[in-house]
Amino acid sequence: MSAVIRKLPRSFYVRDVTVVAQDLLGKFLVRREAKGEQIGRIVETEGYLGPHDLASHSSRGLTQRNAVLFGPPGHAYVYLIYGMYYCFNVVAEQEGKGAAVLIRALEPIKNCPEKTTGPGLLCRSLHLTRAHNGCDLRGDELFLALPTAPTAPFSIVARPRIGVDYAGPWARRRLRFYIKGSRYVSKK
DNA sequence: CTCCGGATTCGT
DNA sequence: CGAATCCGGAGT
Repeated sequence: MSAVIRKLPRSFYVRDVTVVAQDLLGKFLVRREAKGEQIGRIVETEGYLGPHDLASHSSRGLTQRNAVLFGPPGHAYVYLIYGMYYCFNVVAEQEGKGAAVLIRALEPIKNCPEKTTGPGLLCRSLHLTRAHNGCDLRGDELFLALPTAPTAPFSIVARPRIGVDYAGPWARRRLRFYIKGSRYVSKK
């Protein structure tokens, strides 16, 4: 009896981004290519609010680069960082808000031979590039889903976001969330 | 057009 | 702590 994959509905993303960021913990990220299927369990996220959040890419207003961030929820916002890594985000709240959740670490579930801890390595492992920017997360290539089997309950830890010290008071907001005790969380 | 620096990672 | 390595966004 094969487990049924239940993709997260569009409505999952249309909520306060801090709620979405926490609710994404424990969910499955599924990546399908011709070669096969990879699955990781989300263990660490960061919420990025609208343009008022000085740590968010949306804080500089709508540009060509961040256009997807201001688009409809449930889509992938992927960008190149430091010239060598990609970061994968999930657009949240209503279209136009400019809010998203950065997926920072996965627990390997299926076909994850590379490291999946840290946003850059996670993208490298799942072969996520800017080609996926704007990708609908309810499609078949890349999507989020409920776990296929019951999982143990977990506690959520809230901490300041990583690498945003330039954002003044926003850098101190505890918008980074991770599953307490997970060995796959970055920067413990 | 030029310049700066970043939601990172790894090695020193 | 600095290098790797690219390009978006701001400034001239």
